[in-house]
Amino acid sequence: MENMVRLPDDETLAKLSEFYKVFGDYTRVKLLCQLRQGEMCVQDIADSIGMTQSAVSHQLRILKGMALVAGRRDGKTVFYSLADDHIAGILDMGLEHINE
Amino acid sequence: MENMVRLPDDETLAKLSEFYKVFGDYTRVKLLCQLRQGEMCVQDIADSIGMTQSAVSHQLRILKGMALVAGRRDGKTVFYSLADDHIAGILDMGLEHINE
DNA sequence: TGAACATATGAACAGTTATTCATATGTTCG
DNA sequence: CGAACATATGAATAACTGTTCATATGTTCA
Repeated sequence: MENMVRLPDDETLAKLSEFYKVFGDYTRVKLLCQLRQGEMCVQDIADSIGMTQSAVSHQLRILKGMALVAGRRDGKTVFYSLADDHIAGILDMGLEHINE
Repeated sequence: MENMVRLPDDETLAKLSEFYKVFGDYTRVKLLCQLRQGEMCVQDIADSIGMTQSAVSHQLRILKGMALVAGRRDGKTVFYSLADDHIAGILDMGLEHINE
């Protein structure tokens, strides 16, 4: 009874790695940290992290697909924010680790 | 005062993304989950997750470099294990997320 | 409706990365 | 020492991924 955790099945492992892969990119993690400070529209995100609108939009699509961010349309502009508090928690665990 | 968290600097963001990148690969996350159940030598890991000794060794090098696993030599064989409990915690957060 | 604006998307290219194969290093034991 | 075994490593290749450029979609307002 010293360890009850079984090796997850292949599908779960695949999903898990896909999930972490999203955090494993400089641009996306910067984007997530930026959104952590509050919702922002695409162009403002692009300006604040120094990327083109297109690149940001492509990445937001990935983040949205993985349910890490949510979009809210208001007229012409779409405001993005972190999907839930969980995400901020995961960013924190990572930051903790790299600070020893 | 509604949000005290500042955007981490570029170097921190780079480290953070590199850290998560390690979890963002099917093979490595499988390897980490396997090691979670206890220390194992390279060949046994390779057999249990269906990879060549060489591929596993290459990946272990990456994991070791990021301080996610630690190696302990005992004669000819080297036993690897998770570097600390932190790692298991990060795996758990990911598993929680993908299970909604 | 049409012009102006914000965002999304498709294709292509460049850079990155995981695996394989061959081989080197390190360890034990006769 | 030398054979046998376990692990590590270098080079090459195939597959993947992020950005760019061009353009499409969607929205507002005159």
